Amino acid sequence: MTSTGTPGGTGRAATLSHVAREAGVSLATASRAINGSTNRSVREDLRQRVLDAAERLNYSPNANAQAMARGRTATLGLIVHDISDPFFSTIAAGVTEAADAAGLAVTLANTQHDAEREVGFIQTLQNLRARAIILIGGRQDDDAANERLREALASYQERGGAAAMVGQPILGVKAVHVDNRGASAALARSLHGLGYRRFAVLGGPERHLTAAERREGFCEALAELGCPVADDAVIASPFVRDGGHDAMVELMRRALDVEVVFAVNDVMALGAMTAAREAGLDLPRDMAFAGFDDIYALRDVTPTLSTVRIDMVDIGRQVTALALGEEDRELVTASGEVVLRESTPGPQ
Amino acid sequence: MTSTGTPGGTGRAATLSHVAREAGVSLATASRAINGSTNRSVREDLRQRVLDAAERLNYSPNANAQAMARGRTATLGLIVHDISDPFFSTIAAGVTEAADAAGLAVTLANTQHDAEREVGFIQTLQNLRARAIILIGGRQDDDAANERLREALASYQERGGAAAMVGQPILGVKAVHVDNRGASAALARSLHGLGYRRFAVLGGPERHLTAAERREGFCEALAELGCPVADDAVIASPFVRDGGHDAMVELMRRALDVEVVFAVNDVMALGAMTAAREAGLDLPRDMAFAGFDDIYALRDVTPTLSTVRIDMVDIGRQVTALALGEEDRELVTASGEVVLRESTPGPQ
DNA sequence: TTGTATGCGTTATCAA
DNA sequence: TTGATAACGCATACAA
Repeated sequence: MTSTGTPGGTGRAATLSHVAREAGVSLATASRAINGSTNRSVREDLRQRVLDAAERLNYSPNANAQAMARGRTATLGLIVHDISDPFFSTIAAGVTEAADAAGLAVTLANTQHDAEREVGFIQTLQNLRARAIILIGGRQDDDAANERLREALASYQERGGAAAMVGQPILGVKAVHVDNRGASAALARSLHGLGYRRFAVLGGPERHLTAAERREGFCEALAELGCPVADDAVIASPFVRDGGHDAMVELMRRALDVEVVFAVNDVMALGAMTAAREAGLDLPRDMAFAGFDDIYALRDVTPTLSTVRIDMVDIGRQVTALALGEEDRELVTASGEVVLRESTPGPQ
Repeated sequence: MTSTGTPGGTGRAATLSHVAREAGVSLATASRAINGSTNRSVREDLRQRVLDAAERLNYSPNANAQAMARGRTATLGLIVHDISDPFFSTIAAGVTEAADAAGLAVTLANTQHDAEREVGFIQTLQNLRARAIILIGGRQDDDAANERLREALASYQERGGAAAMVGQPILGVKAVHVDNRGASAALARSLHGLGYRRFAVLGGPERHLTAAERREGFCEALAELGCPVADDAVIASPFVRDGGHDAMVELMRRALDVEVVFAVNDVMALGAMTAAREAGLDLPRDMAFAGFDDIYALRDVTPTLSTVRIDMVDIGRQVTALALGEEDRELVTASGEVVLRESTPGPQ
């Protein structure tokens, strides 16, 4: 049997028209047979003929054409600060899992911590007519930048796009917000309960909202316990591993009397521990450490790091559910669980 | 001034036709003005009128429509086994960086180590008419699975798609292949040079080609040095952190006389070190360890881990260059550099 | 340089 | 249940 509608063998893909011709049915019927989405309104034998023809011609539906005709895509946009950071890549795993279950392809945008690129990527995803956009990562206290983001997201949503984020709910979109303040306070109380009294905080960037929430939650709880953290025991630095390392170097330079260091995220804590070791400290004997997030890597460091555990994969799933409207809340608060490990054995 | 062609305010996006009407030019002129790609064949004042109109109407070009009309997309497909694994997420960072530079959006597919899903994602990316597909991750020695993959990729390439991969060049696409064998051999010689004589290998899955290359390169080099690794000192296990952990448990159960353990990747080595510690060993005194990849996390473990350093970000860039045809080689070999750290201080 | 008209591959509306 | 046919939004060959 010779294929009537086969396109030339040199790279031209078979279209639905070719399939229809090959199967001896109309374009409409072929479309219905292959899609069958709403109502199965095509006779079984015809459907089979179409499916066979499609198989023979190695037909691949053109998603762009479908997007045009249907008026919507099956694309989900995911914007992260740094995909190589375990915090983001773990959440991304949750997002891809949920997106997959929903039949959506994930378009990944890596901003490299550049807020302006976030806006640019929203534009790109708007152009792609992504069905939803998910934004991961704490916001900065920067009104101008936030306003631009807000506008971009508003414009996107006005055109029918859905959006959700992980972070502070200040951009006019649904959000999964980690209870940074409460969990950090709980961590502070736990450490205080262990007997620690002299604290330092590697507090991240001044204007980084997540860093601020963790810093403040921690310090306020200690203040309430009558054990305030001295101002010069709070060191600002970037929210990344090297930031933690460098902040620890600065802390040691100040030669304060400190028992335990809280870094506002795990990668910073790990960098800080390394800095402490480089300075000759013996951990956890000479200095206790705690972090936040509970990234996988913590399982294999020594001493194992006390931290606040958040379920990043699940946060990824949840923010996807929000974005896809499978969950109608506007704000989901993710709680953190204090996990005490070897790095905080209690004061010697 | 009232906008002539403005669509209703309720979510309907402005199209190029609206922009053209608003600017008082034809659709074609508007298209040329906004695109200006090939030849700048539109009068400056008109161009400005169009751009202003687009701005006013908050015009967002429909990438799907452009894809239809142009016959190509600006999408790059990226398929990884597990985006939350630092090896993959770091390479992904390189890919997104390069894709960004090339003006391409990255569609991320996370297979969760399921080979069948790789084939499925290739189909999806084919449907999306992705301009190129990048496949990251070592292959299995599984002819049936590889054949299905090969077919899927061949079909994709016949239709004009480009493809490249990181891993063994056995799928008929361009590849960046790490010199696992050579680098592992070099590592073996370095360790031997330190004086180690009693080796064990946490060798990953039997049929995992990358694992096999590293395992064999390591063992063969030692054999050549007259210091063969005993068969029962090579433990098979999954290529992930827990695999390394469990393999180490098994190794210790066998109670062999071992000085140094080579795990075929870093996350396995980290899991193995934790297992050794759980068993009460003091590292590196009681046991030396070495891994492969040099993931970022190694900087902050104790003892710091000896390994083979590969530049994963650059590998991501390179495989993207291959996929986009910016590099016309079929095969790029990425070399690894032996890095000796505290975990291999030499026999006591 | 500008405009007209056609086609890209689907879906969906409307008749039959 | 099936088949014509009109969108969908844009790029471009061709004509002016």
